[in-house]
Amino acid sequence: MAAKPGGARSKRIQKAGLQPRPGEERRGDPTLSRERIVASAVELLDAHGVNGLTMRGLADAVGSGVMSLYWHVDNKEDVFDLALDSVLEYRGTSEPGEAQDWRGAVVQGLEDWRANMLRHPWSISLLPRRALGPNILYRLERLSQALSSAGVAAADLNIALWTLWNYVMGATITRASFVRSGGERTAEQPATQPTGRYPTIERSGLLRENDWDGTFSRGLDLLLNGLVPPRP
Amino acid sequence: MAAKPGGARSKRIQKAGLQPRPGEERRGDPTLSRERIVASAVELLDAHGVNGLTMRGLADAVGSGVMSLYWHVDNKEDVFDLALDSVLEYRGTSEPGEAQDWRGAVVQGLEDWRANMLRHPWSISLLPRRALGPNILYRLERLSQALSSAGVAAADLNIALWTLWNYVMGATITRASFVRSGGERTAEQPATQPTGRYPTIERSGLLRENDWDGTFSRGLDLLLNGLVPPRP
DNA sequence: ACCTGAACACCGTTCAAGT
DNA sequence: ACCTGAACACCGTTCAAGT
Repeated sequence: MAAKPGGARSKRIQKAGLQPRPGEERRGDPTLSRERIVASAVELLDAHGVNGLTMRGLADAVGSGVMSLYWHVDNKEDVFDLALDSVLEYRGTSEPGEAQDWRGAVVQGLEDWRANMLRHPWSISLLPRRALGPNILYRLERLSQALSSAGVAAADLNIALWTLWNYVMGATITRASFVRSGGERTAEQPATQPTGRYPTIERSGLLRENDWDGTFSRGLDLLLNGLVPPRP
Repeated sequence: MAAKPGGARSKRIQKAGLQPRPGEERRGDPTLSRERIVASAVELLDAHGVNGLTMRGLADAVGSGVMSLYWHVDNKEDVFDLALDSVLEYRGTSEPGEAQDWRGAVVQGLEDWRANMLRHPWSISLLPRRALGPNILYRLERLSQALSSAGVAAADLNIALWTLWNYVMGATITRASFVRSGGERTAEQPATQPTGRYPTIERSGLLRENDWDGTFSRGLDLLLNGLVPPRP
């Protein structure tokens, strides 16, 4: 809302010449900028999780006073939004739109998306509370083009898109929750050992799942079969 | 870990006789208990969201000192865990396991699950960070039995289960994010009006979606077709 | 067994002021 | 245009103590 730089890139970034005194600033560009704040926020989130990010800690990491941050950023929520979207940037090379092998394109796009989030587990717990940023929208756009080229009718496109999207979201969240509750100080995963209260899922070993990547891609296969019935 | 009541029900709950002085305690049972704390936490979360729950506010709501809470719960994380699981309790009547109409059983179970979460939107943003509680496991157990009765082979059961589960998780999260970012003070949903940067999804009206219930059940239909191919 | 107030070590953000 | 320190109104939790 206020008159702040926002998308406008700072013009006076210069990489060399100013040696930051050690312990004062970490490294890199000494000029405070939105980009630098976001990059530091991602580092802190990677290292300490959602609850480990504080404005004071962030200020320390970029080597400024706390309140300097507020010139570049609206508030802490804003930092979360920016960090989330920055992590979801699509870094692939191929152009979307080529018609051959739509299925490969869809699978590749969704697996990259999932891998990106798993690399930054905090992003998963942030996503449900934040709006869709530009990088997410771009990924949806690519997915949409691949499905179109697969012959999905315009009337069915949104259903197919949301269904795939939902699947990836859910799979990523589930995966991350399991990893987390195993590793960190969270409450133990209950009923990993038999208790008799959930006979069917105990028999099937649902909670002893360990091939998450395989489960993801096999489920995705079945899902795609439902969306675009194979005609052999 | 410490020697605290936990699952043990307090024996001296009595409903009548003690009129709480108005403004001192809200209403209901004046004895502090784990159940009462959780119930108040759910009310506060419903009213003020995840960030609106504080231990001091919770103590006020149950009419006790802050530190009294810590006899019954370990810490704030514990309160979150308990509130989440309490909201996901399955309150349906029918027994699982009857063989006829597995598809109806699956759909009904998943829609109830989704509706429960949407009734308490904070539960969705909590879920990715918490372990699976007993009520979630019970829902998985029911789903698992329905799929077995549908003829899903034991070897494919986990894939089918996780796929459906992921779909519901993702659909619920997506739905809640959209509702949220429309209503509250969150950043506006970007690109709801055409910008030209995402031509395909703008043409399809992906972000102008408003029939979420319909999208959910139609997508679920397609998904079930993929999991259990119809044999007419 | 259950509850308490005081105190500690933090938070995010407003404000008035500096350059 | 950009940065700052001091101050405000909060947090969750430890501790030693009460009944």
